[in-house]
Amino acid sequence: MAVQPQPGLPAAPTLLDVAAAAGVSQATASRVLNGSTRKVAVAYRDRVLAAAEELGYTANLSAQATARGTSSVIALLVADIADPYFGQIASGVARGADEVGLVVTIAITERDHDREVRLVRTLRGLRPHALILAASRGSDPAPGLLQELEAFSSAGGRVVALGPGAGEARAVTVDNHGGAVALGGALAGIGYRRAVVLAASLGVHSSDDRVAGFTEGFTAGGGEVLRVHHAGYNRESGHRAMRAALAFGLEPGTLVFGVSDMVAVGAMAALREADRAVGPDIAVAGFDDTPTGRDVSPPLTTVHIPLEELGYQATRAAVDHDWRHVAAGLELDVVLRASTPPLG
Amino acid sequence: MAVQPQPGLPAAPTLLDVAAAAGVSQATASRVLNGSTRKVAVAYRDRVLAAAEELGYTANLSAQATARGTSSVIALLVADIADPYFGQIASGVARGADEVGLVVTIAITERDHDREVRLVRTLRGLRPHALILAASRGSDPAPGLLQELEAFSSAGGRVVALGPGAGEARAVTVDNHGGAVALGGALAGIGYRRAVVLAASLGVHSSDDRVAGFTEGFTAGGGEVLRVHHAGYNRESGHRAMRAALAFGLEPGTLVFGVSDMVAVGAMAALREADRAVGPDIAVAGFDDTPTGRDVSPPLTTVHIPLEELGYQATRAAVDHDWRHVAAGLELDVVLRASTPPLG
DNA sequence: TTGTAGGCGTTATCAA
DNA sequence: TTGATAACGCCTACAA
Repeated sequence: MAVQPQPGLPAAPTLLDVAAAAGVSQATASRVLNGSTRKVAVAYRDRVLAAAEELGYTANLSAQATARGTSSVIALLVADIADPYFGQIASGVARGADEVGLVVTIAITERDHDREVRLVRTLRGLRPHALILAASRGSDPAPGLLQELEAFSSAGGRVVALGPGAGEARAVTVDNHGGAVALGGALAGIGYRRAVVLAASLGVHSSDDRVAGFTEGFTAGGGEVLRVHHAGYNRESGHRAMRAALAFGLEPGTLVFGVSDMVAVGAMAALREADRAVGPDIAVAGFDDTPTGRDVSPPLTTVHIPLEELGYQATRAAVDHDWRHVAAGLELDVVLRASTPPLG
Repeated sequence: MAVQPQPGLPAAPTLLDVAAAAGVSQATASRVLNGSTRKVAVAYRDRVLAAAEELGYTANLSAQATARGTSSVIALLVADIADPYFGQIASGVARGADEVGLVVTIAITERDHDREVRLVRTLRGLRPHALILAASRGSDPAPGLLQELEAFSSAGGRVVALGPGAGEARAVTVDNHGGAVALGGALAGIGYRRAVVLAASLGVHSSDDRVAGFTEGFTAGGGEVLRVHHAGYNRESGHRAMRAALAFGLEPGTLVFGVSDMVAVGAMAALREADRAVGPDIAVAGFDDTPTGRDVSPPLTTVHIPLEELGYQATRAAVDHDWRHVAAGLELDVVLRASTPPLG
């Protein structure tokens, strides 16, 4: 379905309109309103400003973009904007963009690879300053996607990937492995000895890193990982994986580590349905530190990720000319809460 | 801080490039790649398509927009994209936009009125098809904002407001009053007789409607609203308002109605801190049906709003030529959960 | 059916 | 400092 253009409506005032109203040339008007270094007589300047104000003039960014050959948009690709995880990232991206006078155009991949390729194609049409990919949680990109990104970056566009970036991309990463090591160590430190892990699919880098890190930290502290169940990254996956884990039988005092807070929350729901008390009976820990984790009860032990900051750093990576990956401000912290009470 | 244009990089292939590569005129290339009704010989058509594919050509949307006088973007203004309430709306907007081949540009007001005006000004520059305002929850708009909107709509742009819209705006609304009446009635029906209301600021329409509706339904069912505390719409406000309410003393069996789930969740936290059991002692109900409400414990009684659908309807309102407000699909449902157990 | 040419709103070069 | 004027990439009568 196509969109109908508005027929017969008065158009927005153009630069020529304000120039005429101010009695100056278009070039002069351009200089005072948009041009960089001001070199216009004060008298003219004021007249132009007044005329613009009067007419409610706003520069046509599309025209500016074609004339300048460079646009003022940053394109952001996320899997699901309703998910607070991506919401916080988007929030940081928007803040960073606003700081440099850029506008954020967003697209939702719904975790569909074909769709993602199609969207990148569309967004390329905007000739954005940069393309920020927060679409996956670090699984390997589709092949078609790489072509699009290559085309984009070889035409002067910048690609920023959240997570391990491929090829030309600047990558803003988070130390999933390290955070998980710390979490595993902390939980072993308060007495846990047996753990079950609920992970996303194999091959999703961030999940793999978290599983490996947790295992490392937990076993180093004297614990043992009994099993790893693979399902997905969301609440429903956690619920499903937890049911599978319960089918094996779970001794009291066992720890369940979900690779994301949503997975952990889903696991908690499944535990309640099975009449297992979260905390005293079965302990649960997550990863991400989503707001929800704070409000479930018992409150969820997790690893804090500064997601908003992550998004902000992504736009820095997008606009800074000389950029180097910063780890500062992106440190992860273990947050121990009541879902993992210290064990005797 | 300004953004540096990329120096000396190869530019993206232009329509002229593919025309040359295909050995046809620019016009022909335009017709097969972008023009509406196809009237191009198959042989030429294929050659153009092949050339475009070969070069990785994507139409420059900015240039298209200036040439056509109409852009392919929809602008969305939200208060806070990290808030799942707005996240879900944005999700629906994105879905609707995608259906009609439009792209969504988003801006965050942070609930700051001056900022909001500034952002509308910037977004106007994109000459978007429509401007969707989901920034407030229906408080009265700033005066400067109305001017901007007026300028935009009189230049042929469409304004869509979520909540009561002012002036030219098409409004997509939700029956806050009716939903709250139903909630109040249902809770009175299961035995509650005394209630305290935690509201946003006076003058915020949606909050006022919910308070009025709840009071109506609750008293009609034989209940009584003891007090209304005004604070805000988020978790922290709910926490604060709840503390204030507790200071008055609260008898067991009292119901607390927060005008949003977040307010209710904040209230639950404050109650726990005061060692009051949520449910058996003090009952809590919210409004919105945020995912979080399902995962707190006890699960939160609330009124379900189809937020994603709301966003979708907003883009329908934005693009449909002949549009009438639809209430279908936007019905609110009372969801009774364990935070309000039936009373004796 | 195809190509030529003028125009969309801005910017930027170059005389004046 | 100001103002013509040629781009920018694309669309679209109009003519061939």
